[in-house]
Amino acid sequence: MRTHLCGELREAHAGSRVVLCGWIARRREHGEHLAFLDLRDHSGTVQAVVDASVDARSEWVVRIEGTVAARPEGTRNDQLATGAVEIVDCAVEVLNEAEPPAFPVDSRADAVDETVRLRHRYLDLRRERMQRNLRLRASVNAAIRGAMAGQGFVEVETPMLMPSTPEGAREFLVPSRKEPGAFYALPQSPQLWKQLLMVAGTDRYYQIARCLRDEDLRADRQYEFTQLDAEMSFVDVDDVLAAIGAAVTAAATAATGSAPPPIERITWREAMERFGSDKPDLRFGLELVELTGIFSATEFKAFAGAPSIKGIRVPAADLPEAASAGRGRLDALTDRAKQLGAKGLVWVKVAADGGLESPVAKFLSETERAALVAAMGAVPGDLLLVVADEWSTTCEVLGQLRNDLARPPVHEGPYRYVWVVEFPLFVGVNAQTGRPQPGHHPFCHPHPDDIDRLESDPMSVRALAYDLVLNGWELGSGSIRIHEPELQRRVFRHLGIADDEADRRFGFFLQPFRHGAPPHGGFAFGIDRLVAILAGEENIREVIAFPKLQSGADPMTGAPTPVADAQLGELGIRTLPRPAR
RNA sequence: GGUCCCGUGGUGAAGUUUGGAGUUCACGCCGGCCUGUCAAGCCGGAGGUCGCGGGUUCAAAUCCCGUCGGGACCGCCA
Repeated sequence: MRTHLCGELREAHAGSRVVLCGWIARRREHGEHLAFLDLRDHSGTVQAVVDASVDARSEWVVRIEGTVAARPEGTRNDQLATGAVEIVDCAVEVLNEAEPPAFPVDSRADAVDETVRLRHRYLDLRRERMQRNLRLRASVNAAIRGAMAGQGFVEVETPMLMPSTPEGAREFLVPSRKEPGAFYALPQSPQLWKQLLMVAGTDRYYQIARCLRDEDLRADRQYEFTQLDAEMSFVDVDDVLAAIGAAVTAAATAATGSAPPPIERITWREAMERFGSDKPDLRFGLELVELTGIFSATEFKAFAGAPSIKGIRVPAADLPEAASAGRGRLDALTDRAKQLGAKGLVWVKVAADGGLESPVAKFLSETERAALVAAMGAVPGDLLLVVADEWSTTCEVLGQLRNDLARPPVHEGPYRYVWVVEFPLFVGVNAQTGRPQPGHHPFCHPHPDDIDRLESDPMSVRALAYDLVLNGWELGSGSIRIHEPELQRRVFRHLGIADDEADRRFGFFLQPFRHGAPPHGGFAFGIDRLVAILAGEENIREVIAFPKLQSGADPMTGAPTPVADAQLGELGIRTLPRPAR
């Protein structure tokens, strides 16, 4: 039907007779016998010169047979890849007419309300930016498949219909027709299946897997998302990180044309200490500075006896606006710190003469003030923010303030991939049971050096668990799993789950482990997030062909929709009236 | 469940603070003119429940209350 793509024509094609197909991107008329048509397909646009009597309007689908000609001197368009040529002597066949589009099918649609874009997603996706994103995503997927297959991973498809499990994210339920009142759940992740595949001797499994979680949507979260899911037998942490790192590197290389630097590695503890976050953004400074020792004997009540005191320096040189914040802005920062859980926020400004300006300056000794300035490396004009609280609160609050004050958009600057390793096995305490809560999931292997402290000092036990972080976005996480039934029982007991309860809740999962489970571990990372960052997008909806709005609705199809009572009846379901508000 | 921002012809915006006739700008659409444009240019035209409902007022896009929709974030996402 066609001989060439619009975007590929160059001066070297001059003289060739070509047949092109595409959409009319633009029409410019110049009198009775001259009009220019910009013909667009996924590869780009090219200009065709036709008689003005040709009726072909915006977004009509046409097939044009014509001759490629070098443009007359002075009419070339350097802005356009095909700007040196045009198609002349054209026969235009209208394959389909089109209603005028709801919005311009070009970059101006970037500013259009997203509901409108999604209602006409087929037009939105026709745009260069969206076609580029779709194709980037396809090349990332292809690179991942190549890298995984090349390392001996076997691609296995796992069920979408599975039993509901109470742990973790809220599930989407699918009613059973054959057993009214019973339900399948859609997978939050293929976690269960991939571990069973290890027991089954698959050795290395991977899947580009759809996962579904019925949790509130965000810029980086959709109900449905896609993960590279992988699991390996007879491996340690380094083996897993190397295998997944190779896939990420291959994907990034395919997307950007050049290999990213080696993925860095940092312990969870260090990430918290230095960046106040378990997903540290390494692209900028403002690292947390340890100050607890400086104020060990302070008279200042807010600092005295605080388990952890840390600060960040907002340098006037890099962030003049933030560093010179007025009283209103500083009050807002203090409110923010309180909202994040801190008891308060101490701000200190370094004056031009080196003196300290702060509501609490008078409570600090001369020694303390000098030590503070020295520790922070502060110079005149800088703003210092100090938090005194429990260690985790101090770190988290300052980490958030650090991001608030200085974090660039996620796609800006260099790509800083980092493994965050040695996550704690337990995080906090369950308010109801008083028992520790698993940081990752209860099947996560404790660090071998720490296992003997499982009962005596559980909160200090590290896990063989790790996250992959890119520019402050958590891409994914994984762990070495517990394959020893006895150790699993120990962990469950510590979580307050008795043996019989564990069998009841996780039996279908634990029983196979009595049949020879190999040591194994794995990882899963979000392809939507990776592609978004590589595409320079702030929002994963831009790299998903047909995403949902924040409400979970799809304005194009109208989903979710009510269904006929008969359809519900077949499933044994009756709906309740919507609760009054 | 919560906080903040937004809603004005098909699209994007201004107008809202300080109430005074659906007013304005750009794009698009329809028609006319135009032989080298390129997000062409010129002329004319059509196109509106100012998200919706209520209230205050002589008068509401504008003020008040409610509600719906969209977005960012918190909670949530083992």
